[in-house]
Amino acid sequence: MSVDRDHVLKEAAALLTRKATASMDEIARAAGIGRATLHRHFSGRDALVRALEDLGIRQLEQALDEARIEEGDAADAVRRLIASTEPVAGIMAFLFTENQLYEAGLNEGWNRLDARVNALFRRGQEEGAFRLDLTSAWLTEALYGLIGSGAWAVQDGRLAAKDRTRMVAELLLGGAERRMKQ
Amino acid sequence: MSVDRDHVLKEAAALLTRKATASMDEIARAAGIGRATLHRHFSGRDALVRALEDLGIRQLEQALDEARIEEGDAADAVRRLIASTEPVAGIMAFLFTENQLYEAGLNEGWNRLDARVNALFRRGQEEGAFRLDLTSAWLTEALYGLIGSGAWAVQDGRLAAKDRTRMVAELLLGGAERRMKQ
DNA sequence: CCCGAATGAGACGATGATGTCTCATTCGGG
DNA sequence: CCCGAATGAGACATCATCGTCTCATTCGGG
Repeated sequence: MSVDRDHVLKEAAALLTRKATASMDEIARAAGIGRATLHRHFSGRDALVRALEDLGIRQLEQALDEARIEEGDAADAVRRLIASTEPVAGIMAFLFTENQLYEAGLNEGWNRLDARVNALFRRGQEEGAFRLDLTSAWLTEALYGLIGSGAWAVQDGRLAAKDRTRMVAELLLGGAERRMKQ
Repeated sequence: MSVDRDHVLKEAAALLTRKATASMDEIARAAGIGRATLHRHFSGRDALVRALEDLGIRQLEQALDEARIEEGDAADAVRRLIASTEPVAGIMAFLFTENQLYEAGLNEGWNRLDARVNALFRRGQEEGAFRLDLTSAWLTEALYGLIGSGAWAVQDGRLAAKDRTRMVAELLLGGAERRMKQ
C-alpha cells in the first residue's frame, strides 16, 4: 500500500529527463500513483525536484564511494567511477541540464561532489597520468557531459547499454591521459 | 523600426538556454520588444521554438561549410568544425537538450546535419586517423555533448571563452584519434 | 476478522501563461 | 512634411496546471 518514495523519484527522473516540463499529473501517472498521493509525499513541484536532487547526489556519492576513486591508478579510478554511475546516469543527465538552468553553486552537496571529482582529476595530473593542458575543472565538466550524452544515447537507442561505460570512459580517458608518443 | 527576426531568435536562444521555461513575455523583454510584437512574428511558442531550430540548423550548416569538413585531414577538419561552431555553441546547447526532450529523428534538416558529421568521423576512421572501437555515432553524440558542456561552462564562467575550442577539440580528438603507442 | 491508515478519483478555486484584440504612439519612406 | 505601417502597452477571455479538499475504496497490521 505505502508508496515507495525512491521508486517515485526514479520514475519522475526518468520522465523529467525526457520531458522537463512534464506536469505533476504526468509524473504521478508515470510513477503509477494518483496526483493527490504525489502531493501527499512532495508538497509541490519544487519539493519534488529538490528531493530528486538529493536522491541524485546521494546516489552519486554512493557511486564515488563504491568506485574508491581515492585509491589506485587515477585512470582506473575514473573507469570504475563511470562504471558505477551506470544506474545513476539517467538522474545525472536530468540534474546536469537542470543545474545549467538555475544558478550554479547553489547546492551544498553538489559542490562537495564536484570537489571530489575535481580532486580525482587533479590527482591524476599530479601523478603524471593526465594531461596538464586540460584543466581538472574542464575534465570534470566533460565527465558530466559525456555521462549525460551516454545516458541519452542509450535511452534513444543510439547506443547499446552494454557499451555505454566503455564508450564514455575510452573517449574521456583517451583525451585526458598523457600520451607517451604523439 | 522593423524587428530583426534573427536578432530576436538569438536573444530567445540565449535566454532559453539559461531558462528553458521562460515565458513569452520574458522572451519578448529579453529581445527588447513587446509581447504583442513577438506574437506578430511568431504565431506561438511552438512556432518560435521551431524557428529557433531552423536558425540553429542553418547556422550549424554554415559552420560545417566554413570548416570544409569534407577536405583535408579528418582531425584538422574536426578542429575547424569546433572552432567555427564558436558563435553557434549557445543555440546548439539549447537545441541539443531540447532534442532530447522531444522525439528524435523528427527534423529533416537535423538528420542531414547528423549524417554529415557522422560521415566526417567515419572518413577519419577509414583513413586510419580515428579509432575504430568508438563508433562514429558515439563520436558524433560526444561532439554535441562536449560542445554543449563547453558552452555552459563558458556561460557560467567555469571556462575561459578563449580556451573553449581547444579544450573541446583536445578532449574529443585525444579520445578519438588512434594512438601510435599506448 | 476488523478498523485505521493510505490511496485513487475527482471537484474546486487560484494562479499564471497564452493568444487575440484595441488604441495611441512612433518611425521612416515618399 | 505627411501618411501608412509597425510597434508598445495593456485589456481581455481562455486554458492548463497547481495545490487543496472531500469521499469512497482498498490494503494490511493487530
